[in-house]
Amino acid sequence: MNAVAEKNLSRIQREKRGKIQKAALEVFSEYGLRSATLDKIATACGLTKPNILYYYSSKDQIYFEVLNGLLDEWVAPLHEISKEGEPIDELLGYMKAKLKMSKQKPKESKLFANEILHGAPLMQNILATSLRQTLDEKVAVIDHWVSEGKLANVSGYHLFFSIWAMTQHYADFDVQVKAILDKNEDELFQEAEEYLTNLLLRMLSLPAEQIHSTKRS
Amino acid sequence: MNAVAEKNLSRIQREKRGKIQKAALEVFSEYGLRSATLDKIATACGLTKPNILYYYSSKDQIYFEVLNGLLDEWVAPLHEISKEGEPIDELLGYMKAKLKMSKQKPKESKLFANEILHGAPLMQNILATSLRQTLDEKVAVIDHWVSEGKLANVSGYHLFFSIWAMTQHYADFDVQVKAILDKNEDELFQEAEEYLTNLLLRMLSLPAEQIHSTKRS
DNA sequence: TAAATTTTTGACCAAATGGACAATTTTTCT
DNA sequence: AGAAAAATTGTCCATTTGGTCAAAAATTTA
Repeated sequence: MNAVAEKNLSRIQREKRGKIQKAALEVFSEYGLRSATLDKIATACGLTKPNILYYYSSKDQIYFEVLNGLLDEWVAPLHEISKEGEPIDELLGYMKAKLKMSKQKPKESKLFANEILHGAPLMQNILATSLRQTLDEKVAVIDHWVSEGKLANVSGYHLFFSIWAMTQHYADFDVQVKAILDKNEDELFQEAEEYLTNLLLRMLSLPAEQIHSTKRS
Repeated sequence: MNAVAEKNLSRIQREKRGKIQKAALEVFSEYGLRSATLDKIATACGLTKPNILYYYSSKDQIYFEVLNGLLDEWVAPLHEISKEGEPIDELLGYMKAKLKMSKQKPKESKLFANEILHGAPLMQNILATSLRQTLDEKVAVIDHWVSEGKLANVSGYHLFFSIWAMTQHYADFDVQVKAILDKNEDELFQEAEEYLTNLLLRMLSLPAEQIHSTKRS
């Protein structure tokens, strides 16, 4: 409904809506839906409150649009995992893509985290259908790799949970991380990538002698 | 300041304050500081709004007390890690303690997560001093174990980050986890424990010649 | 350029909410 | 029991805030 409608927008419409969404992301990710005010968003994008409401019918709608606009981007790296690729490389690549997002888009990450933390009232449906379906497919790929003896026997679901948790941690809980480590961001994410690479390698590699096993029930 | 003052409270004071804090935890963890209202807390504990304000001077103060009351409990498992113990057992035990808290105290976990997610305005100081100091000590222990050849060479800090992330994920993002997996909670946490045990064993074990007490499941 | 359309804004409103307070009730103390 | 202290509540208030609206300004169209 939006991708289509967006084509019909004037230059001004596109510009202003873009400004508003950008400012809204800032404000919502810092304050959450409820504590964010239209005035804060207005200030952040240099428009007046009624002007914002000329473009979006309500605060909730802005929030919804921002969240929705992020969703695809957020799930995208998952689609990149290729059945044809080298299993460990594919999964390392996925981890790195997610870690990169944490570094480059912490606000987006926090917005999602906050939404899910509070019960995902606007996304529960999508989580339980779209995301779940995509993940089921990728877990099937992992199961296949495992059964072919190309990967250590791990639960695909929990593997994804742990990759999400560990990579997003550096964005969502950056305050805590930075309170404990004084590193600058480049150093920090460099370390994190090395650590997580090592972790996944150890987690996913088969023991040397077990290179062709399919033993389990 | 509180442990002392609490001794002087009457029975009624203790009862009511307890009720209020319990209700406040419910409400704050679900809604966050700002969206939580005194009326919601009042309803949740069966008191009137002015009555609540007779016991606590403001909404912010209730929030502060609840958060503070949780802090010690939250850091406690860290103190249990003993330099004298078997390294891998100690760390597995820590992970299990944290996972248990996620299962049994998801509201508390979410309250913390929300606070840190939004910049930890009330805890930044404690994070950067108390928590950091405790963690520094435990990381020193890990470094020591590593140097003695009792543990694979990992970054203690990132190890703790990842244990926090992975265990708390099951509480903080339970909506997402449950949207993807239909398991009941017991099953889910059982699986998670097995998965994380395996992960840590692989992550922390030395390549081949080590002798450690692997008490799985 | 003049009319039509779109965009912008100041002023305003109603609901929600944190909190104050005096009056009343309940509990404790002598 | 009666006084004093503690606890409870109904009522009220000020501020915040999402949203409205009519008028004005800017832009587009003919």
